Amino acid sequence: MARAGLSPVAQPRANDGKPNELDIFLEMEAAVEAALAPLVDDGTLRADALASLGPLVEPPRDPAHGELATSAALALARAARANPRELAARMAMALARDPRVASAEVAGPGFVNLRLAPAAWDDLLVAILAAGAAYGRGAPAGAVLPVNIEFVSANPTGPMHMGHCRGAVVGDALANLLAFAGHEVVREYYVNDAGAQVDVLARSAHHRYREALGEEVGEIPAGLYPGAYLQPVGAALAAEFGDRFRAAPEAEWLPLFRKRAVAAMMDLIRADLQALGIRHDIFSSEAEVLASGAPQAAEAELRARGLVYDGVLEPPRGEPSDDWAPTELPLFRSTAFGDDVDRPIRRADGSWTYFGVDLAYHRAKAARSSAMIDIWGADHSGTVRRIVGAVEALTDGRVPLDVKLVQMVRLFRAGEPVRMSKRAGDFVTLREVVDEVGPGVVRFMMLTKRPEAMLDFDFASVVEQSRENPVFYVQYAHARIRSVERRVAESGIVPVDPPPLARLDADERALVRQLAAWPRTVRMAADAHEPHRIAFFLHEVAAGFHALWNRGNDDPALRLFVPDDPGLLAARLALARATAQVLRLGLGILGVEPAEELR
RNA sequence: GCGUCCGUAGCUCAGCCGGAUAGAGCACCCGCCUUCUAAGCGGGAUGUCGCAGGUUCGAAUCCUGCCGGGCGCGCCA
Repeated sequence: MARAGLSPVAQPRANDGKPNELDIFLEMEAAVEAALAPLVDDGTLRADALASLGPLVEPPRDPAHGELATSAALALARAARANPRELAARMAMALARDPRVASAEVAGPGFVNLRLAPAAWDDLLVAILAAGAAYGRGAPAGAVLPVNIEFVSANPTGPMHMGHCRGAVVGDALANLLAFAGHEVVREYYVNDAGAQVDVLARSAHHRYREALGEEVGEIPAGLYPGAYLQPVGAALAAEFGDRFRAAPEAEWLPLFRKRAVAAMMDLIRADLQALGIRHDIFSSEAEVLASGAPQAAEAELRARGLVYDGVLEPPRGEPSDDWAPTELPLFRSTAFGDDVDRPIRRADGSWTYFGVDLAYHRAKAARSSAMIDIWGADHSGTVRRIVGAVEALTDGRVPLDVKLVQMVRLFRAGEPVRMSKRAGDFVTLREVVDEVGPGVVRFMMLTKRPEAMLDFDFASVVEQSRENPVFYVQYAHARIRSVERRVAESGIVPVDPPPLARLDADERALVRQLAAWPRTVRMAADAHEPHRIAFFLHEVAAGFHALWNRGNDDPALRLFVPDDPGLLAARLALARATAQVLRLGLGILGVEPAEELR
């Protein structure tokens, strides 16, 4: 998969060389594998059985089951033809010799429950603080091509509406997540500036152009975009060209107006994206792909390999239609990749289908990517097979394409469904919502649910209930920590350095263990391409912190800020700082500002 | 009809490359502010994990089939 030597030099990272010692789960997994190594050596266990195992070490749900647990003995018992408990006992003995391990107990049918020495957790906390913003960050993959993530790609026919919002946020957060996990990432936007809808846009702009020239144009004709956002475009065209194209035949102005209107719409869209904190690295033009001859090249390659052939499709299912006639077309053999039927890449008149161009576009992207991710709306689910198949064919499977389908956002306004139709001009723009509730709330809302499930978004209720939005809960935890840091600074007290972490109590150590799961969460979320897991993790960390905080309400001795005990203060401050660090990193991936203060 | 996604507490949802008594928020009940920011915390109550089979030592998680809902099923984009 990696194509060494083809890419720019990878950025060095702060934790270069030793990323794993900050990931206690990876560390303990290595220890588990080491404990199992004798079984591989004596032939009891096949190495591939061990390798095929999923996560070996997990945080147990029940604290009675230790701080870390592994079910490896259960999973491997069959392959090793061993009694799981006996296997677990051998593992436990080996693990107990690890200096970091305080206890390793066999439990239940064959779990091994681990507790680490308090000093091991203390060392980890020190390491977290030393790592700072690098904590949990993946080591760079080295000289490989970037992961390409294409998202938004809204048609350039108007400003962004809420239907685009979810894919935009999920794509951006996923890009942040992958970058944090150590990948080079390219954010790309595919501008559909070649289809019939941009001709409609050009005609709509021409209408506004005549309007700007003072012509009495009346109602916007059906079939044109009625949105007022085209008025400035018409005015700009009038200012630039005067009445030169007012009565000219369409052929004289259409390409020009199309180009100007698309450029104006992309400016609108870029501004909308910026309001959400989103910036793409590359904007690729469908028209340019078309003009470049890339589709012809892709067709030639696929024909040579027998994956494009001339054939006649079955008539469409259902109602017999008048305009259908059996025609021989160049077809991509998508049925070889699990599709229902083969798909035409050109029409009867020889022009390219959307798929024909998209295929060529993905071929070009694949040449500069180690992996590709497309974020699409769920209404495009029917086209996933063909494009995944095409990419597999064109890259011989070397460049994986993951098409993530983002389900619809159903918009409500005070319980009433809001219709969204560009044609009718009545849609809720992204900007309206962002301006009212803020980008952080919008982003967090979009990330607190799996993208493949539908999301109901009640405009009014989000505005009203924003105080109860989970984003505030996380930001509040961060703000509280900042507040204590300010207080310490103002007090002039110098916390003991190094902090005597041994003084942390059991409840405080529970939070350390939560923070220890951060690198694992990043790894797993990145591997699964699921940024929402970060949002849920942050909520858990915030909950852990708030619980500690409130102990101080009942008992002042349990407060973070204990001015008469600089040692204890230092230890608690260290924990709080590490917590704030993790919250900042997580919020950074989600693209949400970590509040310094919340009043 | 076919494909795809969803179906877990009253509501909104986590958990899903199998693991030890199923979790959170909201709503409901009971407590906690002469305040390290109560936008918080503690406690209580709430579930045939859509249904039925199967695989397994073990299934909310994997497989099959149903049921219910969303989206899609053109040489559109």
